[in-house]
Amino acid sequence: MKRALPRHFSATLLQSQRKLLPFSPHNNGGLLQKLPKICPIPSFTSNPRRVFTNSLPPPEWIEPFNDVSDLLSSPGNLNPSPWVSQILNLLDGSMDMEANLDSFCQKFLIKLSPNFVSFVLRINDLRKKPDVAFRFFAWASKQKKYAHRLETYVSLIDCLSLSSDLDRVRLVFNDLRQKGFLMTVSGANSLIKSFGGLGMVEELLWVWRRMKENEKGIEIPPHAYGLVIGGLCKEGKCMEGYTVLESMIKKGCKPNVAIYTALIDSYAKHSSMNEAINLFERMKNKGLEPDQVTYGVIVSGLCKSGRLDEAMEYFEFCRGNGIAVNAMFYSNLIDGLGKAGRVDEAEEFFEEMVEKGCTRDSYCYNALIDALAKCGKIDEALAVFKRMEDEGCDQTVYTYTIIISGLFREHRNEEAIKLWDIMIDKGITPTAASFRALSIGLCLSGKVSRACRILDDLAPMGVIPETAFEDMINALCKAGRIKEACKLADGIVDRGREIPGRIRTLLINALRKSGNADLAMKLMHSKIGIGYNRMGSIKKRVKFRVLVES
DNA sequence: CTAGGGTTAG
Repeated sequence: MKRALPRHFSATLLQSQRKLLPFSPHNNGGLLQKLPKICPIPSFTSNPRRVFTNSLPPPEWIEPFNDVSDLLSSPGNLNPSPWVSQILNLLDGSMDMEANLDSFCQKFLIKLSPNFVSFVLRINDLRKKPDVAFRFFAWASKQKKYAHRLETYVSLIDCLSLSSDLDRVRLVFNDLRQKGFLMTVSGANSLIKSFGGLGMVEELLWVWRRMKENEKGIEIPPHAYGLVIGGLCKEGKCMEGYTVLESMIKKGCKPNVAIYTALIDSYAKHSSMNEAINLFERMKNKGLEPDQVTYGVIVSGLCKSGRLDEAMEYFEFCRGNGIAVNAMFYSNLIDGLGKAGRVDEAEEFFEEMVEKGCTRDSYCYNALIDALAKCGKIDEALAVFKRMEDEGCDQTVYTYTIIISGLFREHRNEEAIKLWDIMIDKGITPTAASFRALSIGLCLSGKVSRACRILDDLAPMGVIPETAFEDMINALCKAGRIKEACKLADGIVDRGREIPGRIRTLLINALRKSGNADLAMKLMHSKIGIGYNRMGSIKKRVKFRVLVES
């Protein structure tokens, strides 16, 4: 019987000591307990001769299988090395698990190779204990000169995914991603299975892309196709998604309604409405029945591309053919009609939906309020806003944003500001877009500093509109109020901040357009708003005001 | 439980 004997023993031990063999983890009573006495654990020294004479040989990496010759003589019938069961016994999840592993390895002068670690992680007993697996993985990486390989990561992720330990999977995956391993087919297949099962699309797509860079022939389980296609569709990569659809069909994997719907929606959202309809027809030709959601994305896409009459045809088709229409259908139609200036029809749908037994949600109210506000019917918009409250539908930050913009458009500034305050009082968290509506309105009504003060109040609420100054300066420039725009830019300088290049460009263009080409040139070639000294601390900066005051 | 769909403005 073959023994899992570290090679260096035969090379370095005295003949007499070797006679004490057989030696194995199963029989460790004889020689090994004496070893420390014969050769004490060496202290490190820079003198190679000392190492040679006084120390034990370096620990040997052990592999999960005894010998390569096993593999040659009886492939498929490999016996794991006895070390495997020894290590497995130590993986008990106890407090001193790591310490026990350390002393065991020290005692037997072994180190566990990445292959070994990976093999152990694949053993069923351990796969049921993700905590222990994770600790073992972390412990292994602390061995001297040890480096995890792709396979160890893959095995651990497989183990963690079985118990849906999402946080740890992410942690381990982030680590893996930084390593830059070359992806293997087996690694990719395992990872895709893990991520597919957990619905981790980003991670799955990463593996898939990594794989495409190298080889082909990767086995994607059917569910993972859906995740990959869905992930690509969400990123707006419908063409790539379509390619995956074709490859899944080629592999004999049948796409379902959900996969087609995701693709149709993605095409519809990226101004390829005709492609979306083509795919919709192809899906029907294959015998798949589009459902509520499929029709929903078709109607929504048609509405967004202004093809309202077609949208209404599909809508009527649904109603006549037992496909339930929901509030989403209505909100899309109301929004589309409103944006096309067909407000009366939008109102009809709004009234009709409740009669047909469909409850209005905030999207429906918001769409109609927006339609009314945009065509100057701000009072009617306010009436619907009030109705929304009366009818028990919660107003959202979108509702307020629409109303605030509408009020400013009609120069009803005080009412707009009042609504902002009501929104805050109601505990509705503002968004960057809602602040944009407010700040632009304030700037154009000459209340730039008030906008800045409100902006300062947002930070403690965790709302940081990144383009706030840019939006405000842009609004002022567009209104031809360059002096005020410059003053606002100086406000940023006063706060000790650098003026972003985008804002400089904005002001340069505004100056050019307003016939101040010379000032535009001056700004372009100056360091107005910029200025750090060599140590990176703030230098006195030139203010924008000098441009318009000179 | 059951892969897929939603709003502000530019």
